[in-house]
Amino acid sequence: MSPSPVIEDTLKTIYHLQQEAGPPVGTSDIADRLDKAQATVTSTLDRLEDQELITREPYQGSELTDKGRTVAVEVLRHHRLLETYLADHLDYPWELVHEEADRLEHHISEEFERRLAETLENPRRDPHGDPIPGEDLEPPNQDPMRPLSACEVGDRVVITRVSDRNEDDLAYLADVGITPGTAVRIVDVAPFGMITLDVDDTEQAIPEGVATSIRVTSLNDVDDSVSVDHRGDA
Amino acid sequence: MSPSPVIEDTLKTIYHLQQEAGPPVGTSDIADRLDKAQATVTSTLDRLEDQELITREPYQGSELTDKGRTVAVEVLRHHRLLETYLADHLDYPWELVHEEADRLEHHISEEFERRLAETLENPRRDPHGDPIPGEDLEPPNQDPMRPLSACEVGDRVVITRVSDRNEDDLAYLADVGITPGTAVRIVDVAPFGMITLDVDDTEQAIPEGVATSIRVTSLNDVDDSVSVDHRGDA
DNA sequence: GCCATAATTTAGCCTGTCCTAATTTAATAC
DNA sequence: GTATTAAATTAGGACAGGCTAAATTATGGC
Ligand SMILES: [Mn+2]
Ligand SMILES: [Mn+2]
Ligand SMILES: [Mn+2]
Ligand SMILES: [Mn+2]
Repeated sequence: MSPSPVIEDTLKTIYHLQQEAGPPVGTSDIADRLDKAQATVTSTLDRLEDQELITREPYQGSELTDKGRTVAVEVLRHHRLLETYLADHLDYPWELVHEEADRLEHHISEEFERRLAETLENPRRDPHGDPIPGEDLEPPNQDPMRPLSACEVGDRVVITRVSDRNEDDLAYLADVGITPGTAVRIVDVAPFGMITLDVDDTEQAIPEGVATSIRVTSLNDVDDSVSVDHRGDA
Repeated sequence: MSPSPVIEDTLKTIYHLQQEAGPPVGTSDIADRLDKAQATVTSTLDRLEDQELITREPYQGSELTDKGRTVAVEVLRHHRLLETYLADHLDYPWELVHEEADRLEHHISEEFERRLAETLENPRRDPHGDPIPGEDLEPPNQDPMRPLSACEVGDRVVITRVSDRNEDDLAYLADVGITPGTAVRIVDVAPFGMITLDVDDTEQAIPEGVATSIRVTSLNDVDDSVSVDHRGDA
């Protein structure tokens, strides 16, 4: 039996939480992300444990097994290939790809995955700058990243990743040209956290809440998989 | 709530059976097509009736309501747009599009549907020659069609539709060039029903079982929505 | 009209996924 | 150390969707 959407979504959520805070992952954190009742998640975790997709100690939390991690990474690959395809070949606006991919990721075949990857020529990153796992389903390594909110006046950095969660924020960022690969300079950091950037010689102000979900890399340690857009930069 | 895959598949099946034999549609015919136990279908039909998607008389059979028919046609539109897209833009082989579309048809958004239709420039027929319902979700009219198996020696006809059910048959037919739009001439009908055709000046033999699932139109009553391929035809 | 048969429904069961409410456990404060 | 509190599990129930086996109904043959 191939895993159901519920099983896949739960594994994907545990994977993300493990990346953010390390195992073990608490039941209520999973429940919050999935927007489900805690008791619902507990019973799902029971099934995951039966299927040896996670290990678990009562009241302590869960951790993915190798098997569980592979399923999570597979879903992640589907998600990010789909996002990239929707944006590049079906002319989807940036902010709509996440929701569509979140549903379709559970329903495409391996054949479909292969043809997506082939048509896209094995892309390394999705439209938000997130790394796309390879066919081997090895977890992509977390590149060194700083939140934009931690930058100081005068820093010159490259936008590397933007959280794909909030549609409104994404639409705004795309509008002012803040997308992965763009080089920017921090012009000002105001008391309340509002950050002013120089983007293509135009100043753009970003509230702190949005700035924490934007990751940047210093110009001197950009890794080869991030292509840098130098328009408007010196 | 939007209808589940089970609800949509059941409505689609009733729709097809109504086209083939007219209402009311028997429970076991539906069960056969869906490959489910009869009792399973009975309980699904109960839910369909509750939701006013069908009307039903016990022991007599079921019939789609307007509401039910619209849902069925909507799924059919998704299915045929997807098949066309997979074949034209993702380079899917002819015989694999049906299975993939049969799953995805339940999971794409209206946005996705619109972008498919737009990218394909509102196609009228899918790769098997089946008419694609329009945005208005009116049932496509059944064009006059004869099975290839009912043709006689000397007839010149155009292939209009080929059943999308059997992958092996489809692969063979694509291989020998028998696809919708192709003009052929019946060269011979053997005692056991084996039919020999002239396709592009090459003779091809088709067993009767396959021939019954191929629909043709006489050259003089081809309607404008079927494009005729005259290669090799006088 | 009655009987055999086939189609259909009913009965009873299971699993997965959801919920709320009650209980238990772990962690923290004092 | 004990009390408080937050997190997690358990209890109990709903519903969709699946099954087999038993009962029921309709129908065609005679
Ligand atoms: Mn895959
Ligand atoms: Mn993304
Ligand atoms: Mn639609
Ligand atoms: Mn088709």
